[in-house]
Amino acid sequence: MADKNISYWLMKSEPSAYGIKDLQNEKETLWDGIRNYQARNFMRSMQKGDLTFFYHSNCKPPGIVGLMEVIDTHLIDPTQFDSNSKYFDPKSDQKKPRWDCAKLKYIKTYNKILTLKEINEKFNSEELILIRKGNRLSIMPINRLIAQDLFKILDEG
DNA sequence: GCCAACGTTGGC
DNA sequence: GCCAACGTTGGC
Repeated sequence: MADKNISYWLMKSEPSAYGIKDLQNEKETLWDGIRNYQARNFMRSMQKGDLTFFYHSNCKPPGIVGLMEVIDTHLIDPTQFDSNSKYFDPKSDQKKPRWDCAKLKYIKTYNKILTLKEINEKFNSEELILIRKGNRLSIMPINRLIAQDLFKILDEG
């Protein structure tokens, strides 16, 4: 599989807001609108070349649908200064922006969704319990071994 | 700095 | 629509 030095992530998005098809059409996107400090900090620690699973949340069925690559990091999130945006943050200072984000590139859509149900059946690990009811973390790290297991399942589907 | 009230996420 | 989980806010 890929380079040994890269990290793996999972990013959630509601397909009604922004789904894998939107990314496929746009080819790449700024992952803006993140307003949770822990998620932001994970995004800050991303590096170019990292691989990210695209997870569809709040839909039927929820699950991993595709793969992305991190192509840029530490970009200012423009929505924080846009008073028309739902992500507008009046407390953010132009000189010291509170929110930043990464840029992601579309790699692929998997033939089959790896549903949350299947994930929960196949993994007992603490890692993927992070995908659960009430969890507000929309960006999370995935450890290398679990990532490899996920690739194995996803690529043969 | 504590903690109760409140808001959001997201599976079911 | 319900509600568990949990982050955020604000009074003190």
